[in-house]
Amino acid sequence: MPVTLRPGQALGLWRSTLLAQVLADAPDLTTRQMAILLTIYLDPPPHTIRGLAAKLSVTKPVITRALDTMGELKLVSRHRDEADRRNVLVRRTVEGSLFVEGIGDIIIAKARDLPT
Amino acid sequence: MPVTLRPGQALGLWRSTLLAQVLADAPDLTTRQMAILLTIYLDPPPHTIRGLAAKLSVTKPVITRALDTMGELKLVSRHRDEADRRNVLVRRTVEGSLFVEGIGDIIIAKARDLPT
DNA sequence: CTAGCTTGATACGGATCCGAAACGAATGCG
DNA sequence: CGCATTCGTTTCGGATCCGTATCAAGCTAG
Repeated sequence: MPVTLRPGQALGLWRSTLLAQVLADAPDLTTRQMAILLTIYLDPPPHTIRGLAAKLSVTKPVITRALDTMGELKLVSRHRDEADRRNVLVRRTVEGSLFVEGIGDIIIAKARDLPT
Repeated sequence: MPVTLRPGQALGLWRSTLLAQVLADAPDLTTRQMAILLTIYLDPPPHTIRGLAAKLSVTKPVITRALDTMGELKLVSRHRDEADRRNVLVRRTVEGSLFVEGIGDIIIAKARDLPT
């Protein structure tokens, strides 16, 4: 069952959710950082720096720096791949899960309140 | 008719739309800039710097600079209020309308393709 | 063992953004 | 007519982000 949206609804939903992020005291993530975070939490593991960079068509330093930032916020964690110690595996955290769930709740709430 | 989304659908939709923005050659607007732009295009005019700042709970320089950036991109335009020449009125442009419509189209398309 | 490749991290220069504060221009009240 | 107030802009110092280029560590084939 596809979800059908009309233009006004779609944009209103988008703005409401953006607005909730701007108003929140929560850390203000970049568009790219948010895309990276959601990829980590929605796509099946494992996640490597190179894989994420390819998936988002950005350079590796972008991923490294985004993980630095989000790691300090405890939204993700890094671990060496013991099988191939060149790789770094990105893992989810409890805090990150709650953060992502919170975003989902916002979208759902805004969608429910959409004007016809 | 409320739009009902389940958590996975909501986050998937959000990520797909973010991803489309990251991948697009289109100008990469900040979260705040995007919120400002959508407010201008979704809320009824007139829009003043002070009004936008209050609506988004940010400082006035943030609005001024965002309008500088988006003005260069021709997404919005500024005009003196002849009634009270202290005010600056922000107006929509043809290019901005097309840009915003494009975002709406992306959201609608992604919503239609949502997995069940 | 070594030469070559892969992976993620770092250095660098440039650009952008932020909030606080100070600023001119315009208004309106006494 | 002054003078305080309002409005948008600019300035300032500090922080962050970007892409390119470079780096060290680890793997692998010969």
